[in-house]
Amino acid sequence: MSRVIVGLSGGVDSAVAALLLKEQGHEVQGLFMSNWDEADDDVYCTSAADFQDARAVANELGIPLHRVSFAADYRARVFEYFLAEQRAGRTPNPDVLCNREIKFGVALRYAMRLGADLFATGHYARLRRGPEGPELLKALDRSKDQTYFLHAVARRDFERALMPIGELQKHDVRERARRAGLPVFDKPDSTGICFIGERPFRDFLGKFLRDEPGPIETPDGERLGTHRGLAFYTLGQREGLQIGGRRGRDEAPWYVAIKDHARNALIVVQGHDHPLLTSRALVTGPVHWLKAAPPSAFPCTVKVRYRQPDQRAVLEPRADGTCRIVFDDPQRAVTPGQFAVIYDDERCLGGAVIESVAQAPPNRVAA
RNA sequence: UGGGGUGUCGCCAAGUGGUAAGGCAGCGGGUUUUGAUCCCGCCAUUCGGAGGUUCGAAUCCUUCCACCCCAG
Repeated sequence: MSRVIVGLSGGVDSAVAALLLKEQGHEVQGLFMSNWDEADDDVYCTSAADFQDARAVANELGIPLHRVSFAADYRARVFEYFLAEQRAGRTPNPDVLCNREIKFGVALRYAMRLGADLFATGHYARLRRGPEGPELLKALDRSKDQTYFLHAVARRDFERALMPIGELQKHDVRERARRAGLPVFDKPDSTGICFIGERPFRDFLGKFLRDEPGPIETPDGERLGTHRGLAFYTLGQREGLQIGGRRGRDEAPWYVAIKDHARNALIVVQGHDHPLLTSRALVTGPVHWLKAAPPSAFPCTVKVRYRQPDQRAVLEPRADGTCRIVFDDPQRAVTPGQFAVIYDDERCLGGAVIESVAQAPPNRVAA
């Protein structure tokens, strides 16, 4: 029996996390965070409504609820990174940073200062004590697994973390919430950037980035249109290009294949799996390991984007702490700024930001 | 100006007398704690304009308009 503080978002998952911990006999308290301040009415209302939900859950469970804003921390440790990556023309993943810096960073430490022994969240993932310390495992409900977003959290922070929902299927979570009389049992799953929420992304970005229009071109140089700035697009993207039919071209949609920063040109191709959209290898930044750093190359599986099925690969560590990853099968739209997250079956071994696509060694061909 | 050609949804494009395919784009929704990808749905009472023939035309006729090409 410990004192556990649960990050209560106002959604079902964290509510049931609190419920389970309470049933297990812990002394449970809730912590509601609102980390995005903006003079935007509907956003304000969303956060306010979420707080009402969190409070209703806390009342139903009979637990105290703390409320705090880490907006300044979020701004400094997540959003600034997000904008910097964006300006560099990359595709950042703010939620990876949010988990490391905010939820399992300042929030966890805040909970400790409030006297908690452990900090819990409603993430779909599992933590297990292993010989080398905490191990991060995929959720039993693989379709909801969130280890992709959690891979960057410091291992010592996992030592004080709990994720009870990882043991349940989503429909069981809702069922438990319903049986327990939790009013959020039927609340829709949240989407969009954590704490910022779902919104028209390009319009949102436009509040922070200047337009820098340039040409949209085919690989052979035919101009098809105008983009509003390379930062407003991501590799593999189809929607928003506004390219209609072209005489002599296939009747197929166009996808972003290359951001040519030198020329401020967006290179687009037709066909979901066009060669210019696929690659067999990539190079990362420094790898964050959730295990002892491997001394040599080893086979593993990797996700290059959230919710992608695991891809078989060989990871080659480099002396500077980065690595090269060579895939068995070609990967679509490997995107700098996103994360390559490394797995051994159900265990998440760590991950690293994708720096660039790379040439695969010619002799390493999948069997 | 003379000769030829073309004008069908924002774009590409079927349809040559029987009462407007399809694709792209766009919009809406689903999936989703990252911008996507993917899936579903919506999207021309109207075929450059005006007349005419016909039971009936985008498809035939007349005429006007626009654009393109070749002559010059």
